[in-house]
Amino acid sequence: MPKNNDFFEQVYQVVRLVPKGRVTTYGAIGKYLGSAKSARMVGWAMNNAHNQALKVPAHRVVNRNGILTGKHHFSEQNTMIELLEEEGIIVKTIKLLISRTTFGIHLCT
DNA sequence: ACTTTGACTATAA
DNA sequence: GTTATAGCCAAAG
Repeated sequence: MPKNNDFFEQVYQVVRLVPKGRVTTYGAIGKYLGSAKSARMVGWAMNNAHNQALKVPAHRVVNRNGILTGKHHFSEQNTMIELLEEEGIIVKTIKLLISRTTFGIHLCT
């Protein structure tokens, strides 16, 4: 019987909450979950996200600089950039979004 | 048990 | 503006 409150599950849940057209950062997620979490933990959890059956919009999760650090972890056919552009987001816009809100995910909810 | 590594971030030079 | 360093916490070797 697996636990419901796994750290991974929490991270995935938060990422799924991110609305279309909006992005968040690893640090924001970590802070949202609690002080015990750090940005590295979020990224580490995302590494397992690919194993999750539930769809996780990892392409909406970027680093603090607005760079898609996990693009190499995505399928070569659909890169994060393409997915984001498909939603009307450009990398520059991502930077603006992050600049405007210190913790994007907080303002999202 | 110790060392290395990682989809990060903040601060300093 | 970039590059360097430290802090972060957990998994894997």
